Amino acid sequence: MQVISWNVASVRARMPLLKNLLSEQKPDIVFLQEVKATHETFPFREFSEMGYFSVISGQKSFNGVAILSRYPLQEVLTVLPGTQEEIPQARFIQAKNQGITFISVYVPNGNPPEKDPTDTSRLDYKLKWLDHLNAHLLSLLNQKQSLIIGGDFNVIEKDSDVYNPELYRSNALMLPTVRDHFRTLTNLPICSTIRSFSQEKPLYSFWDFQGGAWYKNNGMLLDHIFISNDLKPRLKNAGIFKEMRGASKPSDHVPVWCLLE
DNA sequence: ATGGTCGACTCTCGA
Repeated sequence: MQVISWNVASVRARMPLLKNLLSEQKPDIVFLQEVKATHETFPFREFSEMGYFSVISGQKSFNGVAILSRYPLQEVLTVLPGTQEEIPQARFIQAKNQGITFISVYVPNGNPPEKDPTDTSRLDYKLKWLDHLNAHLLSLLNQKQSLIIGGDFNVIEKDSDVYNPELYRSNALMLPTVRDHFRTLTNLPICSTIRSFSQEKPLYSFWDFQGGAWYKNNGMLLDHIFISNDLKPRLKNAGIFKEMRGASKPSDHVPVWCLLE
């Protein structure tokens, strides 16, 4: 079973590359983030014609996550438990197939708006959102659920995950409080698939559209696929499709993938 | 060409 996770930065803009990816890799499960589409505008039919069921948590213009699957999905959950009362931001979707719970997440970025660098409301929301995610994952794991979660976690976990850590010390991708929240997640009984297998050095999954970041290799590792420890014996390989950052009309993120037998 | 993003959507915002 191959699982891919990709922040596509608009599913409609990325359809040519997505179609290539699906036909070349034939993944079983695909987690998408930043689809920037609603049920009205999401390309359900194109994916269906390629053999995929789609479930989405959609939002106009921003955010939006989805799961594509070769097999029917059950027990779909489109809101992260605990965040129902927030201004709705489509950042979480969960569904089950064959005894495995699949989750696609787009963690809030957390940086303040350019207009008001003192505004911490987005950072507060990010920390609260991560608290809810950690609680939800802990609950699933306590119930002995097999789990595969992928997405854009918007956290630079280690200094070696960014081309120049000193530039990002006060950035919401790297603040100590944010790293603490992410450490709570990585300390769960789960395993990082790409860290276990990828030979890339440095291992990045994101290069900004701005400032020639790709050309200069000014990258970051923001995207991950984690599996619950009970699935570790089945994990055979994992990596990133780095070359897709150099394709025409790329996303600023590349797909990350793992292979389970 | 001496700079340099992109996408969605109303034009400015978010990343």
